[in-house]
Amino acid sequence: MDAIDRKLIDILQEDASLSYSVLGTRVGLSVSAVNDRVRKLRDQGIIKSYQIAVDPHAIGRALTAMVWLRTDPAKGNKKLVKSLIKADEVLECHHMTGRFDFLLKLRLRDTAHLESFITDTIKELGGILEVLPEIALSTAKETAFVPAQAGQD
Amino acid sequence: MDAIDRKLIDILQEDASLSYSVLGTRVGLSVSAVNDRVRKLRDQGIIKSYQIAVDPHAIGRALTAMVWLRTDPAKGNKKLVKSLIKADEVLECHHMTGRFDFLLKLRLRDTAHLESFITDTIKELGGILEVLPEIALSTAKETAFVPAQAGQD
DNA sequence: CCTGAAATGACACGGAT
DNA sequence: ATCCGTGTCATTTCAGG
Repeated sequence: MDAIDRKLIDILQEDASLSYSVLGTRVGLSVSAVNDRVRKLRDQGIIKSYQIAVDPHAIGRALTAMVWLRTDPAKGNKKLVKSLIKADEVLECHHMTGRFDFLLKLRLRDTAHLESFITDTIKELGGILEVLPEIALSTAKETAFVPAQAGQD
Repeated sequence: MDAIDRKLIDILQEDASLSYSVLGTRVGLSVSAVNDRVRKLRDQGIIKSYQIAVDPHAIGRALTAMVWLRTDPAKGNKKLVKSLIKADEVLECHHMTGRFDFLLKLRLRDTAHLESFITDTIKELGGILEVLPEIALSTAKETAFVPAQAGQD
């Protein structure tokens, strides 16, 4: 991975619909060279997938919530996590440091959906000692973009 | 937006590199019809952009951290937020309910990077009364996929 | 929404630096 | 080893119906 690869990654993170000819002019390479590099980045797993970014509001998931979980230290968490990440409401599930054990990022229709998810799904799992949900009033930034070039400063 | 649009959205969220002919066979439409629908979804802003998903580890940002901020209620938050979201370390910035005011999701090189970001960037902003950083030990799920079809149940 | 044609892009190969 | 040009095929895109 050299500077050109990193530049390609950054460009594609912003707009993956650009053609190889456009990418080529931006990084100063031919279409074939860009093709070679992008294919290698895919093969190496550095580029994991191609996706679209969807407006959550348009598909009826306007509510973002974070839910903290504290689990029973006497029990293992593997089954719990396995069940949690099956739910499409759960976008992220992180095992965290701090007073709680897990942080869930949820995308939901509304507060009623949040309530039912907590009572019907989370609390049904067992082994959970504490649930602390918090709602996003607004989101100033939400991206997955991580500059590949900034790793070099 | 009908059921076919929702199906297209879900397919493209998983793999946006599929051709219109493949999409067509999956939803039972011709290439042109798929083209028409996808273009409309783009024009309407429902499909916001095309992106690649990058392995954070490969570009030197292996550490995920969540940072809670409590701000001075006497001051406005607009400038603070505006400065925060400029930083490429900040993937997300949510205005939250609960004891804290903001939740930041950060992607960093290592704990040294986290420390410098807190001391040199966050605390320099002013108007911040409390900073509580927490680190992700592991991440069991991290996606942006929100099923468009599930909005219908 | 479909068919069909034209333009564009992707991709593999061979050769050169 | 990477890059470039060419050729071929797939894909996109836009008519017209």
